[in-house]
Amino acid sequence: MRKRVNMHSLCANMHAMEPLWDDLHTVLCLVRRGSLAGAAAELGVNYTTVARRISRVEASLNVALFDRLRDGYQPTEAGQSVAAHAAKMEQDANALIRQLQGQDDSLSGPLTITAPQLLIAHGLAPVIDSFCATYPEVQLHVRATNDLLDLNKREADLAIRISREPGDTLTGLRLAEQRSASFADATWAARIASNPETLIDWVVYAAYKDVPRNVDPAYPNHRIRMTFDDMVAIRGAALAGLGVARMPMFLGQASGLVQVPVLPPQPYADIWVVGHPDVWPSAKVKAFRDILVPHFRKTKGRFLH
Amino acid sequence: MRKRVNMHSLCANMHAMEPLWDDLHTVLCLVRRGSLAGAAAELGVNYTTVARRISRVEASLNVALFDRLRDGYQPTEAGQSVAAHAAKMEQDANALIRQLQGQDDSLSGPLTITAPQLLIAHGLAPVIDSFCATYPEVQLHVRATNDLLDLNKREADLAIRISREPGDTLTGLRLAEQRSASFADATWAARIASNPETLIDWVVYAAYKDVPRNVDPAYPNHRIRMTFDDMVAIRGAALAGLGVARMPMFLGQASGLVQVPVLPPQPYADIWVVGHPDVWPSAKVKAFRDILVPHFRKTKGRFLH
DNA sequence: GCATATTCACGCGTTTTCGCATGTCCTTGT
DNA sequence: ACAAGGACATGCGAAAACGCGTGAATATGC
Repeated sequence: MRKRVNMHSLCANMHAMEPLWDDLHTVLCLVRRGSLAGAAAELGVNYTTVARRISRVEASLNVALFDRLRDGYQPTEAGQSVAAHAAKMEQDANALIRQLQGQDDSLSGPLTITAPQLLIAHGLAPVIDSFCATYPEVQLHVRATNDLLDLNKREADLAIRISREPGDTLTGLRLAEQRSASFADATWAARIASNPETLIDWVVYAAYKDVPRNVDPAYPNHRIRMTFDDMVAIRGAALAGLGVARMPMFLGQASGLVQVPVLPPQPYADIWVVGHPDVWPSAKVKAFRDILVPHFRKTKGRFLH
Repeated sequence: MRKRVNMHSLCANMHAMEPLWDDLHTVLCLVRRGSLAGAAAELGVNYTTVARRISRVEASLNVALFDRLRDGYQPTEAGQSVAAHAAKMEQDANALIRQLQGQDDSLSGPLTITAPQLLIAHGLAPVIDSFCATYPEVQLHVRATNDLLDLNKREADLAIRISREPGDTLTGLRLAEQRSASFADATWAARIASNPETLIDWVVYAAYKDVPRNVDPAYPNHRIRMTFDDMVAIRGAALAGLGVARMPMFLGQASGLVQVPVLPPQPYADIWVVGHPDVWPSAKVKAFRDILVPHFRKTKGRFLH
């Protein structure tokens, strides 16, 4: 015992101790998040543990990796260098897990999918329900977000996306073609029907900032009433009678809005299911697709008219 | 407390727990070494710890990584896959440490050099002595081996090598040109001098398996008496009077052997000091070079005649 | 054929690590 | 100006990880 302890401390003095890989991971998280608490949350440990690990790795490398500022840990140049290398290590670790996951033929355990909020609410819910009933052993985690999660980083195993193309390196299937049209509440619909030349208030995406192209020339008067950066808000505005909005067919109809003829139906971004090629063949992912794809095949009409 | 434990066990059941990077490292070592004891030695821990970590990572990945055989742990296919990815992670970790090391401007702490045994014994010893005297804070570690250590894997910080070229990606300086000649003990020298046509017994490298080319035609009769795979052994054989050996000038002369004219002096592999470009600029490595290079500049004659 | 050397499995006691609670400093907002 | 919240340091007690010893099974050598 005595001997061992002495050897250990000798080692620490003589050789620059090999840093523990977990500590490098901790450095990476701390650089990313900027605070002990943030890194701790990501790692699932207490923030004091993060602080201790940082001290340990700095001692073993004999380099200051962070400046302790009042408002967080600021990485030094060396700290950023460590984080950069650790990020590469993380890529390999992720690739490893993805690969093992792809060979997993069990129908139990965790499965994470992601989809836009509105698509889950109006069309995906039955799929999720059916999947959970069929595979009760699978712990399904649904991430309802409009953000494009990084499937390389395993933020999700499968993503349902509304886009013109599948991802670059991702495997994918097109679930349904979509079309969009103009929708409004009943009051607006009646007003437009009675007088096509009435001034039409548009509620549009902030990104577009303009009245949709291809509006029917029979309705010549338009203005932008307001812009939003979120489709849920646009739908809410339309439901509140604030104006006319362009939205995909399924959403306008499921929302109780009335389709108005101002904008004729026209192509919209399609619905895709995409996944990382490593994870794609796994049993759980395949099982989900086997419920998802037939369901969309049966209901594809909702997205066209 | 209660709460935390429950959360933890829940996590383990619901999500495939992220494997700890250290455990991946452990898998890598175990695949490389083949036994718990070997991996433990490499990691500097007890072998029971290795066994526990393997169990843990197998549980967290829910995959069998090794077959427990009586004569060691045999990696499964999944285990080899894990090891392959962990090897990539190790490369990044090594690159990181090399890079930090290269920026280290301290003249204390560990420094590892490697050189052929015979070169250390006959020529390098004064350099090492002088370096240790000048920089007592540096813990110099000398690895005397004919194996070419992998500087990418940080098996040494600096290598003195006898070769025709420096390494492919390594930085290097030529310390001295070398020439070789034939050497033998006094008895053989006398016999050859008295009768050039005597049958000459050669002691040669196993790799060559033949009498050296370019022998002087004045000495027509040769045979291979024995072969060795080690220069120390060859020198020993020559000293014991077993025959004539080709060896570099410095070695024959330092060994108390007599140069015989059978093989005229001719070019031999030169002496280089090489290092990884990342580590090359570090203060300790530079300090060693600054003693090493001038020493060889002064004594380069020993290697030519 | 028996002795020796490896190899791994298991249980115990200790060390190390960790989580939590408290205290301090600073920034932010009203 | 003062309260409120976030971020870090520190000390303490519990939990987890570890090292060590013992024992069994197998390969290796004389």
